Amino acid sequence: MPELPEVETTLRGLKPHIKGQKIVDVDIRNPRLRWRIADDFATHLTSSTVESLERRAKFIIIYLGQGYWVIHLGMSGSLSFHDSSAAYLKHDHVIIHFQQGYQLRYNDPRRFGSMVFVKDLSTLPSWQKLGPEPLSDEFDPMYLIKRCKKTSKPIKSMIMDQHVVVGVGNIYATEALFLSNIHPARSANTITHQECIQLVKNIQQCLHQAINMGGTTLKDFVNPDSRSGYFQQTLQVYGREGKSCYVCGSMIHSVRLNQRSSPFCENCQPIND
DNA sequence: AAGGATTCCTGTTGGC
DNA sequence: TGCCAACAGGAATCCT
Repeated sequence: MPELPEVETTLRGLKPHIKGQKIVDVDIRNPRLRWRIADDFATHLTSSTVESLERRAKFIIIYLGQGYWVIHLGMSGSLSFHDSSAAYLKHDHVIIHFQQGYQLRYNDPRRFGSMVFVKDLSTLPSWQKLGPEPLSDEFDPMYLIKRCKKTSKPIKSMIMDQHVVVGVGNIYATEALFLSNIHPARSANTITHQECIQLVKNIQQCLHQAINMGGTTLKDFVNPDSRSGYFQQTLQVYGREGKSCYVCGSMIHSVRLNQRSSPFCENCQPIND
């Protein structure tokens, strides 16, 4: 499921192919994504040229001169290039035709993703409230501990909260907490300064490493050139409930926090400390 | 105000 | 073997 590294990987795969390219047509085969694609979406994109691309949080932002094409991959969204003669796959919902003849297709089985055109990014809901980028200098131990002191919410909920820090989803939150020897359910206000230093370092390390490995492919994540990621090979605890810890051999358990599975090693990540 | 539950969706998996 | 329930999860929105 796309988190920051998968979105970054998608962006990097997209950029060399579509930067400077002109969109000549847009087919919306199914507008019912997380939010219904607006009726004038295709009109705004058609005849536009891609001027630049960037990532903010888990959004891909494509600047078209007169506004922004914003894509969120949700849980199962992916973008890929195809020849116009290639048969459509199930769940190919949006087709962008470029002047040079190829198509960019948005495929999303669960339809948790979204796609909008906005003239001004600040009109996106919650855009203004997004927390700092995890790989920026703004996200440092002092910042995190300040946010943690104010709440007894589980630390895992904190680092997955986009208002606290963006881009960290279930996989990377789980892995970073394991590497930091912090139980996912620990109250944020019990996290020490030393632990915060470790946690920030490990979040950044996980994200950097995953980007370098092309993301995590659990089921079907592929970059726009159809290449899988391989960070899943380095996962320490995510998806390993009932198996033994690579570090100490103890059983990996799991708790549910905010309706998501939160695996941890009871020996490496004790709740009381 | 803060925080927990609900909601959207389909493919996969486990139990009987 | 087939059927159905449970599960996976990002994040807005609706409660309390």
